[in-house]
Amino acid sequence: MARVTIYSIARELGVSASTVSRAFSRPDLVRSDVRERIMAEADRLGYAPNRAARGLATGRTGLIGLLVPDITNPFFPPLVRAVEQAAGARDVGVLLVDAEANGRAEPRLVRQLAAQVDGLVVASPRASSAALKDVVGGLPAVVVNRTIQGLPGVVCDNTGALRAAADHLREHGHTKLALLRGPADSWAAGRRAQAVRRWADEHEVELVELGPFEAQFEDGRAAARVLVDSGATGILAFDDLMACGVLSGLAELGVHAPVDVSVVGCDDVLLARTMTPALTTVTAPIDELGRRAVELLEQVVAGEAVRSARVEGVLTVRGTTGPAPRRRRG
Amino acid sequence: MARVTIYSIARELGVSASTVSRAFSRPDLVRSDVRERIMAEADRLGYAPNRAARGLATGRTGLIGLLVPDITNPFFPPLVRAVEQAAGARDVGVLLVDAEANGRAEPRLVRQLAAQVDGLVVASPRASSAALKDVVGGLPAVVVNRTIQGLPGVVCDNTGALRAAADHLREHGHTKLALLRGPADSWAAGRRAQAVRRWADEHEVELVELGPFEAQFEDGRAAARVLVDSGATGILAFDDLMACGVLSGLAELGVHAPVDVSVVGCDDVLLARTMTPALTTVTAPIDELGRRAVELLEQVVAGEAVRSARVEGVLTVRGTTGPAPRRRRG
DNA sequence: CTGAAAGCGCTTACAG
DNA sequence: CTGAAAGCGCTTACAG
Repeated sequence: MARVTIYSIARELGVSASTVSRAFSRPDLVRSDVRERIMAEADRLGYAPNRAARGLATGRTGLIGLLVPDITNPFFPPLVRAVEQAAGARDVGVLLVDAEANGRAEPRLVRQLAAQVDGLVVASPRASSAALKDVVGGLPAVVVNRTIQGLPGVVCDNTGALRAAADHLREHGHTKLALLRGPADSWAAGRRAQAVRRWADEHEVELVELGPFEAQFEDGRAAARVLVDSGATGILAFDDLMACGVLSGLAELGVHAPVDVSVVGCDDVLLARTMTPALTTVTAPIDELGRRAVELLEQVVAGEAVRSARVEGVLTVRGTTGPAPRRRRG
Repeated sequence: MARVTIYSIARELGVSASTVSRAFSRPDLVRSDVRERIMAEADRLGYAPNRAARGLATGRTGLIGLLVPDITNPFFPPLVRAVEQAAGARDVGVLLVDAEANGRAEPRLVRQLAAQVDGLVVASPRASSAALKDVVGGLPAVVVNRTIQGLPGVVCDNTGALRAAADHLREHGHTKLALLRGPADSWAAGRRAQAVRRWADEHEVELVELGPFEAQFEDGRAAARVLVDSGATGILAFDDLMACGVLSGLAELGVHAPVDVSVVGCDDVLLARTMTPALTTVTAPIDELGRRAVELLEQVVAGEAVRSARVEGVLTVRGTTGPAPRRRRG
């Protein structure tokens, strides 16, 4: 059977193709009874406007790109879902690209995406600001969990929650804390380290800094040995995966949370809830992060002025933190 | 500055637009020196063919759709990555859609996707075969981890590995096994249950079946109580998430793996490796699954005849299985 | 190997 | 509120 287009519907109904087109793109411009006849006929024939043709005519693709640094990191699936949902509600599709934890590949990936989308959500990029801005060029883009001069963004600020976490540890008698730093090129890692450092300064609490580490389970595991040697009993890990790793490494050395040490993660990914005991961590409003990113992007695409947004993490106390042990090890 | 098209490049170089077009779409048809001049100029101007225009002319979008039932289930991120990588290698983009664990939404989502892609990878769908086939219509599609009459697919067969797991438990002295069944509408769940059931029949081993459960951590947790009451010491869970949940629930009841019970998961997702102790499970070649799906889809799109593919899981013994306890509880 | 021209299926400024 | 027509930027059958 012949492909159904605005022309075939128009002919069938004795109206012009323009009117059929308007019934879909600007329904308010079409008299309601005409519009209804058109919609009924379209429905009957299973018609949907050809996206390529529409795109060619309007210059819009109806697609946004979403670049994530590592889809297998449990932080990102919920973000992807939130972005996808928000985009879907606007009838725009999401072209997903995974940088496979390779920051240097990001500029190339952004460039490829840029040619086929109306806008870009770039989550937690690792590449340099300059490289990123260069490839983004004039394309509408919003950055998630990083601030880049000149690009709108939405970040999760965990400063307050991390300070609360540190307070929580101190109140439980932990007098020596350790910070497991995240990747050197991660903006979030820098911010988190800074928050903890500042807190320690203010409270004159001894803080051991370890890392930088990659945000991987194995890197957390590898940190267990030095951690034990450091004598710190309160541990703030860059993220949940690293917290999970360090707990695993510590368990192997016979050191257990919350009795021997207390461990706090960050993000509150699925993993944090499935561990036994469940992880004390900073809960990030990931859904909101994704939703706000799409809202912002929509505004940028529409040419409106936008303000970067900020959401906040909150401390969630679970099973991996508790009173400091009475005696020091060693 | 004016937008760069095949026309602007053609004018610049004193050739026809057709030739510029061919330099990109059918380079073999253009004399090499001409082609090189065109490419150099395009490069200089940052030109890339307009996808919408190309799509309108060819009827191809250069996009495939990927429908996953639940992106937050840790099985899918690695699959998404594999599909995305294989697609990227063919210069096709991936439009990701998440059904958010709602099987009844799948037909609608497929229908929406269908309008904007050249083909579809449908992963572990929950909707009925009839509904799925109806919405897929004539669109090239390949199904992952489910067989649907008339649609090509690539499945992971875990039969052998699950039998090996059951053997492993029996060899360790477990005389009563429990099977935690997965979702009722999950094809994989049915297959896995069947494999275990058949093994138990053949070996005259007592098998307690529990479920169906949703493939969620909490559902696994909720199963702990009945499991303990059943007296089974060897547990085969539908997937890793459920295994993880049941371990958590059991721990709360003072029952621990591998000393009191042995637990086997399925899939070998990230979670399985980050648990302490690490989970004995069936390792699925997820990357291969994704890669094969894209290969198959490419062939279908090209109009070639294809054969459904099958890959196999293998048993990976880790820390949650061991000798059956000497005395029965209760 | 190259060019002129038609066509892909929409949108939208313009005229009515 | 509706229609005729031009245009979006490619591809490709056809002719040379």
